[in-house]
Amino acid sequence: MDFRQLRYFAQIVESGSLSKASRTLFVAQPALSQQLAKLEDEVGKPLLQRSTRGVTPTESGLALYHHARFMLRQLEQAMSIARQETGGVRGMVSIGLPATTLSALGLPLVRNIRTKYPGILLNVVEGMSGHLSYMMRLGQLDLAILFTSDVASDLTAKPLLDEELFVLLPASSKLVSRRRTNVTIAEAAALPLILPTGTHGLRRRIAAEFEERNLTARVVAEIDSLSLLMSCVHEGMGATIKPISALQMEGARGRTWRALSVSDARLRRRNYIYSISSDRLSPAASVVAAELRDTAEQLVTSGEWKGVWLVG
Amino acid sequence: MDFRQLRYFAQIVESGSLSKASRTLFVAQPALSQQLAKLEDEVGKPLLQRSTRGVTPTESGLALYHHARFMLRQLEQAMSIARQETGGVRGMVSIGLPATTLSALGLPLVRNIRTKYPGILLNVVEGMSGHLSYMMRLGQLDLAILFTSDVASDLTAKPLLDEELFVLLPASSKLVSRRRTNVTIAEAAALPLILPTGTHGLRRRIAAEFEERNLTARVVAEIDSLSLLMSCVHEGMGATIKPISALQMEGARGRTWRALSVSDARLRRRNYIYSISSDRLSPAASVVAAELRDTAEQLVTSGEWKGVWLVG
DNA sequence: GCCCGCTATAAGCTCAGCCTATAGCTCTCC
DNA sequence: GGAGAGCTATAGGCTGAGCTTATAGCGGGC
Repeated sequence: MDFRQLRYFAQIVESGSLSKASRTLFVAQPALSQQLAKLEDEVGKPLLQRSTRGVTPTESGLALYHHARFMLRQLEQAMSIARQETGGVRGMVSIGLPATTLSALGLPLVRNIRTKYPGILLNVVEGMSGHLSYMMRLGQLDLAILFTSDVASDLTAKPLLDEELFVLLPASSKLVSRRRTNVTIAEAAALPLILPTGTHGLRRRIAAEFEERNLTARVVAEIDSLSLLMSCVHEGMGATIKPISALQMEGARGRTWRALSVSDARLRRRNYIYSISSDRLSPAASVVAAELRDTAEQLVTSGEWKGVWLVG
Repeated sequence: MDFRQLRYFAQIVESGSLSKASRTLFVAQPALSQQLAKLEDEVGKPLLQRSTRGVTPTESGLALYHHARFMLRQLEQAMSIARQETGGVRGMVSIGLPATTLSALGLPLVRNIRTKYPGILLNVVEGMSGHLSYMMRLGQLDLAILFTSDVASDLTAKPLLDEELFVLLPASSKLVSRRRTNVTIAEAAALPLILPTGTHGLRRRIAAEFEERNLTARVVAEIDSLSLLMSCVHEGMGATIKPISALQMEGARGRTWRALSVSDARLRRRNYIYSISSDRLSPAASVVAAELRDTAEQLVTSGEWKGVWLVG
């Protein structure tokens, strides 16, 4: 098994045909056939169902496809990881991030801070936004990303970005036609959904939108762990409804996903950078706040953090 | 960049010498030299510091090495993912798992339940053990894995396994000599540590052991997110102290880690499967309890879940 | 029945990746 | 100081993997 084979295989699955994939990859179709046969021989099971109208992945093929996508993404990242960069502010800074936001920028942020400002001791707290807000008010956090601008007088909330909620499912999922880039909320309700339990704000928001239309979510699993939830969705167990940043957690990254907007119920939320008043921020916390904004802007501008728009 | 190159590169880094690596890999040393040169040409930076006494990785090389290890691990998993298996009980079952336990068996468990019993709606809740215990007592969970056998009369706690706490760091970390398989607690205290904040039971346990010996943890980051914490440790930002299952979360899996036992302060904890009394368990919950035990046993027996022993 | 588009196989060509041989370096030991 | 050992890098040659073109065979649409 090799990257070339995985790359060919992934393109074949996405194209639905060796011939089409060969045109996309600029490789002769028999070459794909041979590499595919080699891969199947190695796996010991058919990965594709062949017909004179093209191919569809078997269950094993779909499973491998998702994993192949993940590995190819890791390969892409290997280059930038190999090219590494490496600066002198000191102090302890604590920052609270909700799970999906943490997925999008947690590791890039910590990486940037650790390499640029090794003297900063960064304390990252992952939590639900209600709890982070509470910690912020108690002064337990220097910074946080939260979703309301309703702040106490000694805190400031600066808009960072808006993010839209999407129906998320794996790229080759047959639950929704490949042509579709959006769904109605009724269609969303008909999907097998993997969602957090009812105590989550996101779940409540979704449930409220459904109830407003006499719909109920068709939930096949309730998972209060973003990493596990996304792993499950990625494995084709169902779809979910979240901001696209949920796709950016480790193991979910890459173009194996589809994010379908909900056309008749525009679900979105605004992210704010919370901090104590800037005149009372330590130099270290100021640096981290700036780095947080920079990291977010880079991720948004580069398109790595999708389904969001910078504001402020 | 290819798996062969990554495999050669990883072995070279671990061997500290192309010649040694060539003997391990049964490949002529000039072949390694060529492939390495090709890789470095592709990356555009030196990955190894050469000398007539062998090689050491540069900072970029070390970063790539960790990532290469991860990717090679993913490749190993690709085969088993491609060979998939696939059965009729119905119902909703909720189960609570602490973060590190969820890392070890969360995805395998959900995968097994989804494929074997697609009629079961599984609700997995990730949380701290105190909170899960509370939810269990309220009857909000059917099952949980917890760390004390101190149960209410209508719950049962069956021992599952014991797990030891280790100092965890990346395999090539120079923080501790490669020869070492354990450290004293004083040596652990001298390491740059990435730990959760003080509210975590694990952190309190570590702090207590340190205080008993007039030691303080040298904390370089406090991160209350297992995924982010392990990503940071993986990147070489410091070490941590956790059960080995922390290594099994996505993005941390594979042999890029070292787990050093703390020789003079044997830290361990017992895992119990909590459930409501078995005569009141639904058939679905019984199946999930059995599957939970089976999955854990398989993971432990296969060695995939390390640093633990089955009991009961 | 013909044409199109599909996949699989056959045969041939090219060059990537391996091999052996060897150059050149540093370090250790006598 | 020189010999020997162990290291990495380069040169030249060989082999087979991976590509190509050609084509067989199939099913569906018109």
